[in-house]
Amino acid sequence: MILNMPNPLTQNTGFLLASVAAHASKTYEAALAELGFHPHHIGVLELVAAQQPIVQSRIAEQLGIFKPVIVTLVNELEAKGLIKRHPHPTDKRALEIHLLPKGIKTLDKIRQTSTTTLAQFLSPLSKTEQQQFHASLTKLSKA
Amino acid sequence: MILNMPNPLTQNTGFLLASVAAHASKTYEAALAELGFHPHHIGVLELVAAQQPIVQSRIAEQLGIFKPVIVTLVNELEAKGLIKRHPHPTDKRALEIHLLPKGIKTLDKIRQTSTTTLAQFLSPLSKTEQQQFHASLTKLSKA
DNA sequence: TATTGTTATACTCTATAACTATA
DNA sequence: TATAGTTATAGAGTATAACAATA
Repeated sequence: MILNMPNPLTQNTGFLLASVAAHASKTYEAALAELGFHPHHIGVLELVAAQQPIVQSRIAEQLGIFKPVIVTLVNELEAKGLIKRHPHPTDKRALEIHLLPKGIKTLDKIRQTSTTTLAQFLSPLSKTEQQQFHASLTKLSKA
Repeated sequence: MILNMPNPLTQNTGFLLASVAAHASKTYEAALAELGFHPHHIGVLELVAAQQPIVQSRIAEQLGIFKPVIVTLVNELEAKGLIKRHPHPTDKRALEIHLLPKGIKTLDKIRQTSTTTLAQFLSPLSKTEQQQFHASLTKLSKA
């Protein structure tokens, strides 16, 4: 998976981290693509599931994705019958996003796929190593 | 550093891995940018240092970067006086890339910066944890 | 016919601007 | 004046095509 790079570089922790993460992302994206989704879709779906009803602007804010992208993502998810736009009860500018039953079911399937893909990816590590790896990532993410 | 995502997602190892790697890359790129370089430049410099003289096509192959990009990168590195194109002794189509003294000096400085940046990034982990983290990444990269 | 370096072109992603209708 | 959603536009990064010189 790693390119034919000069040895000092391939042994660098930063380079390894980037390589491993890139490969993990690619694997995850490939698994999602088979279900017809892009990682962005999952971000939106998870956020709607956690905070519904939620207006589009909040989605853009919390995912760090730009508003025009959200419009497209919501269009696509709505076209698939997973979510639905509703007029906001008090603010006539805003649209509330609701998760539909089919969206709940789909999200469940996506989560199963994610879990399976991740387990496979981490399988070279023992259970203990996986826990240590997760703990280290958590520490690094909080720095 | 992590966005305000639904909790189940932020605790996912894959999501953590992507977040941590993205942050590490950003930090590294910022440090490089202060020296006036892009990560691609370093890839080329390291490769030239390890295998000089080397023709451009080999660089493209080994870095997994497309030829037109290599042309630009080599132009820039040559303009800075770090490397130099020479005619290939036998193949009149090809150009050999040589590392100049200034390139050696610059590469040394870049490596120091990388080392410092990485050490800082890994500082939330103990020496033992850093070794385990590196070992886990190595195992995952070989899968 | 294939390959080297190069230029030109296309495509995707990401980011910004601008518009309308509200607030 | 500011904000929500949308459409349109611009830019960076990446990938492909095509070309002249040479193998």
